[in-house]
Amino acid sequence: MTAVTSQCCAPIAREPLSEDAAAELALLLKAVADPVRLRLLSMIGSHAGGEACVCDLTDAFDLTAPTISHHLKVLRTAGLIDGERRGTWVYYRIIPEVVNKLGALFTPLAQPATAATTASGGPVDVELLTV
Amino acid sequence: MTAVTSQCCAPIAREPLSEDAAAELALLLKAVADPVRLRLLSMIGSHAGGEACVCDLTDAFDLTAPTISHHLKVLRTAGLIDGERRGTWVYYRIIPEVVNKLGALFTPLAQPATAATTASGGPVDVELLTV
DNA sequence: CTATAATTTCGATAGTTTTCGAAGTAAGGG
DNA sequence: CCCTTACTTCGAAAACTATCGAAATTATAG
Repeated sequence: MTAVTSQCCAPIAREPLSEDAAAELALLLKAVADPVRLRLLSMIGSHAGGEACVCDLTDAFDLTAPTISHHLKVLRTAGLIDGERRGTWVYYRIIPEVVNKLGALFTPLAQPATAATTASGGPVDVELLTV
Repeated sequence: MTAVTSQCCAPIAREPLSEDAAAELALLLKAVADPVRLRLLSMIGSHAGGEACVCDLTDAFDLTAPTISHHLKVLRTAGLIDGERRGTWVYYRIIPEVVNKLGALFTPLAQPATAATTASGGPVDVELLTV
């Protein structure tokens, strides 16, 4: 095979994803594939200080507190956010490494140098994307 | 406020996503948030020539042809892939612009120069991510 | 034109997800 | 110590999704 290690493709389009890797990534993607959770993630990430109180989040939606709490739990279980109680309020913050992992999947590799390194590593693997 | 336009954040963590933008992006993410569709997308993208015949895809799964066809339709409806019939077979190819759009959402902005440009553009909008 | 092969559509069923209201837990104030 | 506020867990109803088998559609070959 000719070593045409072009930089055209996102990781997902470089090698067929293994069944296990696909299952693991699908869990992460399912967590963000919801309008409410996307907005929650965005509101938390863009909030001053990098963290937001649940009370702020709940007010921004026409949904009940239990529903917001459920969505936050989904994001938390997926490893995308982390919550901490300080006194009366619970504050959530984004875990950027995991968010980056998502982006890396679909973003074209920019440097052929990096491409050459990863090209020798075999099939696209989830650990490869772990920061 | 000091103009600390740092390059720390992915677009999703820069400004709260609007309700409309979140709904539109969730549709796209829902399409890829499935192990079978992730693998289909990956197989199509990494196939020689940039396109794959449905017959190749069907053989790689323990699923029936109608089920594969259903998943391909979901990806097609989301705008992630495009299919073309040539003779007996239908060939699918990735639409890279839309895949990039997904990646851009979660990938940290690298250049502060670009960050300064987008920072003046107002709230994070879907068109901003359209290539 | 008929036969064959590939793909899509249709209808049904099982499983999952979203959402709510009610009840439970935790922290702080009178 | 009880009461209020903030958040989470529980249990259930409604809506959606994945999957299958059977039937319909489309293109090529003879």
